[in-house]
Amino acid sequence: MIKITFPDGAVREYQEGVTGMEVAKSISEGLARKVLAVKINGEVWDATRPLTSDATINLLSWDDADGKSTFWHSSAHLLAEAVESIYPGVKFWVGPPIEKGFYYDMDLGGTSVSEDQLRDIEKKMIELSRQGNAYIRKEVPKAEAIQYFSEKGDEYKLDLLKGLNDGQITFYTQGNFTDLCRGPHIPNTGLIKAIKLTSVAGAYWKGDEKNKMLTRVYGVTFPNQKELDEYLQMLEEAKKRDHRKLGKELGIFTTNDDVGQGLIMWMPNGTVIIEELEKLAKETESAAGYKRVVTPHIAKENLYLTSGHLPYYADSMFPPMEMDGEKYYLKAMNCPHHHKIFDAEPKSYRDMPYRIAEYGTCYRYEQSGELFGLMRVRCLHMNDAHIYCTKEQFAEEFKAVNDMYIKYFKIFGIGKYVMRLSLHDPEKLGQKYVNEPALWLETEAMVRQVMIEAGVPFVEVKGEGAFYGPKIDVQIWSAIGREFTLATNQVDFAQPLRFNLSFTNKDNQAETPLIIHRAPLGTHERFIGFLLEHYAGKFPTWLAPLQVKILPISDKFADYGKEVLAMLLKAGIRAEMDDRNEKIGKKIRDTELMKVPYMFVIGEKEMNERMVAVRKQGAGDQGTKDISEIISNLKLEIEERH
RNA sequence: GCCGUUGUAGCUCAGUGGUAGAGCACUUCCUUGGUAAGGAAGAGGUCGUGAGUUCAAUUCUCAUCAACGGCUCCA
Repeated sequence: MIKITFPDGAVREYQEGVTGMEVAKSISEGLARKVLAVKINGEVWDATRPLTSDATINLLSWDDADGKSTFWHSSAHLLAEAVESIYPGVKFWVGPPIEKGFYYDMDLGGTSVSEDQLRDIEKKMIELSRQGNAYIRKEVPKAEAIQYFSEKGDEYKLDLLKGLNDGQITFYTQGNFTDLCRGPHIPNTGLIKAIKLTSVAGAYWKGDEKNKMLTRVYGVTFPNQKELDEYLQMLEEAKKRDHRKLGKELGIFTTNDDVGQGLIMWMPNGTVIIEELEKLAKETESAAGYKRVVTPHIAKENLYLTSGHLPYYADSMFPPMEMDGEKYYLKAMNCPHHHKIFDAEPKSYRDMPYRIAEYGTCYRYEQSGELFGLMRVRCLHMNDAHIYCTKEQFAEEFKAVNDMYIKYFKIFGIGKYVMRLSLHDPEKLGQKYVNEPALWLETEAMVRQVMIEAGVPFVEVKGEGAFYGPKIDVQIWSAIGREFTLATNQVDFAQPLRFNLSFTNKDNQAETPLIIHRAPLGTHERFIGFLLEHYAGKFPTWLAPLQVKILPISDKFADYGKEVLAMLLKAGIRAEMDDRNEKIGKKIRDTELMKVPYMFVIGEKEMNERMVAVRKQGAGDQGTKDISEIISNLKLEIEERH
């Protein structure tokens, strides 16, 4: 007999060789039906695998993350089985579960898969799932495994086997499909009731662009149709919130083939948002002791040789323009220009910290396939600033920058973010990172220390640093689950040396400053892309391109409407009047769709009483209000950036 | 950059080897209407671009550009 300990601490005795599934059945049949896998001593196992010694057990169902990923991993095998039956001779690489679903990479030997064929594969998967075949685990000696896949001519699985030791190799078989797999799997294919193959894409073998490209099929499965329907519904909702769709609908930005890929043109509505953001940034930075500067969009080659951009990042810059025998580059970053401003006048310790800020326009040659709406573009406007400080001032300055981030996040209601301490990779010194091993370790330790002292939670990631120093990247998630780096706060020990920057210290000695690069609001492009999804296009009043729309019931009230409009404009409120020959319901509908925060409906009653009937976007009729009263309320709301 | 998909009116989309259609938006007229679509008429497209096949191409083929989904990349 063996002792099985349950999560609540209860201990029961079972025959040796009992399976997790049998344990579940001993509690209740209903429970057993839900079991997808079990966690034995903290490790996920097949529910059908015999237990041979005392253990703790956790029964994993669809409600557990490990249950879901086991379910999706098994679904990947079902996909492979279906694909193999339709495309004999297909070779498989790996098929892991992912955050929402799974994929399987395969070599179809030159044939491609269309959307229609995905539907065929889906049908086959459903057919196979109805057979309810068990996933059978088998431990296989390495020699036998090699023989099996050699006979199949499957170089991919043979490659996988190379990395595995004898004694740890297992095969899983369901129906006619056998795969090299560590497992675990759900008990049988019949549990996979609802199947959706979401997309087909190319993926480099082992993620290396020098390798062959395999076909990757993505899918997601559920234990019942209802959850699949809900998932598809959610995808539809996400589509509506996509910043590219909203950006077009709300007249925020546009692009044009004749202008070029990744080059965003901000339309009047988008420009209002930009101006509001810059106003916020200027106020905030001014209060924090920053000065504003303006620098050109281009510079000569030598500047970027000095900065190190050309040796390290030439591929990401637009190629040079030749003029009078000189090469000029579009700037990919503002820092070199800022360094020249720092260096334009001699600095003493009394000038430190020296903080200069600019909404700088940068151009980066992102590869064509990387471009993505507003999130990855080739011309960007960065909320940039550089702080030149002494080593003693560093901690305080760095922390002040982090505080500024948090202040901004509060204003925008950004609750979910992760600070990531990005470090260098010692193996890539001199290639991706400036070759100053000691300085790297020193500054990394400084940043770590500041973060710990500030009590800000963070994760550390190797190989994500900037080429000139470690940094804090802030990852945020848009409302539709898109994750990206918004803000960045970087330490730079390399460029002060390269630019030979210095200040005179108290001992009348030249001393090299440290530089903090920071961009709490990232770029206009990325940030507004984020905000569009974050607010679903319903901007708070202070950011809304149009704040109030005046809706006269009929043209009889247009003159009064003009009076109200003039009052709003005079108060600095962005307002328009809809004097089209339409019914009020139609005007309201159109204004709601444009997500204008306030509507002032005016008719006979309002005109006679010098009032407006206030309607709030998404919230309906708010009743009639005195004009001066509503204007002062609005001004307050805008000023406080609610 | 690589793999795949897509490209028809401002938007969303239908359609065809014999030079195109709907709804919404737009313009005009009727209607003067009280909180999410009043009615009618009209205008609008060399079917992404270039070449090829064909008597004839928006439709078939190739190339190219762009968008989209991924991969790789992301100071």
